[in-house]
Amino acid sequence: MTPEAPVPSRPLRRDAVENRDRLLAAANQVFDEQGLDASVAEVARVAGVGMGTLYRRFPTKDALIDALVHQILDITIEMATQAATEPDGTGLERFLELSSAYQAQHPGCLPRLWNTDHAMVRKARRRIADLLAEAQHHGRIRPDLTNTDLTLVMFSIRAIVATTRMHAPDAWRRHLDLLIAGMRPGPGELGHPPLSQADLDRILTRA
Amino acid sequence: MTPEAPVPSRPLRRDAVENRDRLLAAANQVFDEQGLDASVAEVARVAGVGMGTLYRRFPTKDALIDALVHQILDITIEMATQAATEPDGTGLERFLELSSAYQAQHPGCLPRLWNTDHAMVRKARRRIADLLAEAQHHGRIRPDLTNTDLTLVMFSIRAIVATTRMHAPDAWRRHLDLLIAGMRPGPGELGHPPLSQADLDRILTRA
DNA sequence: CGACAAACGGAGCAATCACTCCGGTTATTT
DNA sequence: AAATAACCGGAGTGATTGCTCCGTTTGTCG
Repeated sequence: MTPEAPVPSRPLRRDAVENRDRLLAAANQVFDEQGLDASVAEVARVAGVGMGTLYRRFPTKDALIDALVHQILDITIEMATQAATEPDGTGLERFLELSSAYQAQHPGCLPRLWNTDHAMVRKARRRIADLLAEAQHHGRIRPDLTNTDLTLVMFSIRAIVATTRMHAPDAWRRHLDLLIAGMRPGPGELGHPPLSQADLDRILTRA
Repeated sequence: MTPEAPVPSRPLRRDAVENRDRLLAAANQVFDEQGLDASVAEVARVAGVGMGTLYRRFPTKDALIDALVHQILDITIEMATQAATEPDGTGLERFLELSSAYQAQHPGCLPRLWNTDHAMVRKARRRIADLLAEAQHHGRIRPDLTNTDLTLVMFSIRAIVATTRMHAPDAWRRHLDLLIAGMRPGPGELGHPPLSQADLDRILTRA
């Protein structure tokens, strides 16, 4: 786990912080366009800095990606917080729409979204659990749906976004319609048991 | 498009066909265990043959993967055909369960399943469309569901299988329950329009 | 201003990978 | 059995990648 450079003993120099911002912006652009397999040299080129500068700020390629994921999770958590203010238990649906739309515009590091920075993922999942409880309390979502089910729902949306965004950037909306229709209260229960929290933790911490 | 070696002018020698089978089996095993990024050298090592033998039979790594995908699609189409004999329009659900279970045991080339060998993919999707029509005719599936929706459903299952199979090999069953619940006839229609066939074709032919 | 720690760029390194080449071997055919 | 065409193994090639090293430049502070 190397979320970023170690704790700085002194504040960064002015040119250093500017180059760091440039690197993050360039990484977002390059990974969005070419995927995570894009080379770090390309990121440095787009940022207009040398390799040494990149690696002094982010000791490894993974650390750079982690920083981007951190940004996305930060905004995702913010979206969940804001969605909690929606009335009548509609917050969960609102959140799924907001976060999916955001992901569709930042597809670069989608493959790592829920498999990195576990502390923030836990925080996000806690907020989502609250949204789920509220929605179930209002009878909008079936009572047997669990928080692990919702994580699989977000895996599912992530995959649809990643697969379709180039040629049909809104296709995920239809798929989300379908998923939410399945989440509504229905005649019976879902036929199979949900994923246990322990199993999901193992999946999230190494995939 | 290089599905395999060019048309053989003469039948293969006995040792050649055996080595070809060994290579396919080894490729399945290696890609299942290590993913598609595994090296071809590793495949040759497990198969017990040299690199030259591998490349004479499969002119490129992609051709080798295509051959594996071809096998999977072959069995998938067979499953769809067999599911069509199920009564009362339950064939679609049966097919989704069968094909998902099969994919869970051959996860190696899942990333390429629906993006390679377009002729067979079209054939498979045609069979699935028949299953959908039959299910809708019996009132088991909502009338506004389209064949493109089903393709997204299979993308979704593919992603869940790929993500969870290591630590929870049956997690996809719960997710499929949820998807099918959403596919059942409901009060209203899905809120957004389905993916057009043309857009889906573009997605399938380059992703 | 002057000095120094910090930051800079980019050539170079080691590892990996898909793929080729070729001298020796073997199945097949007459 | 002898001829031959097909087949075999695996060292070698060229390209790419993540990452390091180091001589030079620059922001910061007394």
